[in-house]
Amino acid sequence: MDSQNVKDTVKQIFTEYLNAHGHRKTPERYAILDTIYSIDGHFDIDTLYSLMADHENFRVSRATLYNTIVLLINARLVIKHQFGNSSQYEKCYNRGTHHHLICTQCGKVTEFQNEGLKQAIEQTKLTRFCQSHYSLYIYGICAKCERINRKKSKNDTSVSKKIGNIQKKEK
Amino acid sequence: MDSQNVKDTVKQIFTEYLNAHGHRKTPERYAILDTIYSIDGHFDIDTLYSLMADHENFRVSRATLYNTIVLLINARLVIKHQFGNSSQYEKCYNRGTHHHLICTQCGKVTEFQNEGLKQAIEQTKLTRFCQSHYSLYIYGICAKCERINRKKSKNDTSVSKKIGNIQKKEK
DNA sequence: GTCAGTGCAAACTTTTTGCAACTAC
DNA sequence: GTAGTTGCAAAAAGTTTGCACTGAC
Repeated sequence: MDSQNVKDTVKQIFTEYLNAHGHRKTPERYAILDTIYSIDGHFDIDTLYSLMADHENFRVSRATLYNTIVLLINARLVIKHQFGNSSQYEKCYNRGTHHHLICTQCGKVTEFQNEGLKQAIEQTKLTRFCQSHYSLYIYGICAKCERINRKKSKNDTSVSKKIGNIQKKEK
Repeated sequence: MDSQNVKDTVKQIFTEYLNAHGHRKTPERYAILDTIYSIDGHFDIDTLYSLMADHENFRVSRATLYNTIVLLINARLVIKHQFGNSSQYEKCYNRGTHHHLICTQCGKVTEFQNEGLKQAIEQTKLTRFCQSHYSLYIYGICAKCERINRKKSKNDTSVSKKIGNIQKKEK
């Protein structure tokens, strides 16, 4: 399924969702959906806000973004993650379930697929709980930081300051 | 291992960590560690703050709590979760790895153990990434909310308001 | 025409930071 | 004595809310 096809499909799903719940079909809502389905990987509200202002030339307020994203989550078109300081979101229609590797040093998030793992989790028998979806976050050190650390431990005293606050989001 | 024994052990681990990293061994830090290891399950900074003030009769500032908890995370004595609005923490020394069920309706978090799942995740081969720990969050509807929903759909119009904002933290 | 939805700004919550005072070493 | 820690208050960052205006129905 190509990108435009996906966009059309999710638009249709969203329309059905809005109808079913008696919500209005506003241009803002469709513009937000469209922008989100143009983004690869994760994004936060701030990124989405800038993207819409800059590229789509369609300004919506943050309040509307927060409102709309709740609808999209309920319509199963977006999922929410919470790593780092702010909530992260990603489109989820027609995307293989994937897992997340999070570097505890630089904060970088990588995705990986593993069908066996996916099945093991989804087929776990749970009592008194009706599973809808899941998130798996694996924490550790990414290859890049590993390399930095090796270099650091070689000539210890000098470099220690450099790797300080990479994890902080640069503004 | 009984509770006091665990507390002694983690205290020792923490001492070694502080020594190894040239940090001071302040009474605040040990009081925080002790309080955390008296808590079963998850807690947030605010809860910890109140607990220390009320029960331990040892007042520390929130800033110190935030500072200290970073040390405890690095010392592998505490892990951090991010469900809901604020960060949640839990002790992790001598605790079986467990997974989390999160009700998307009421926000309740339940833990469950599953050795097979644990092994499957820990033994996943990862390229260019050195795994240290992981979090698995399974989202869905808990038995209680399931029941509420069934009742709700029976006599639909009347009950809909009641289940509104349970997810909000009551203040 | 009506009321859900939007934009804006203010409020609120959680976390971080700067600085003076304190204390472990 | 000195430098790492603490407490406090202010600031920052993310999210929610109240209200007047707009536009989907």
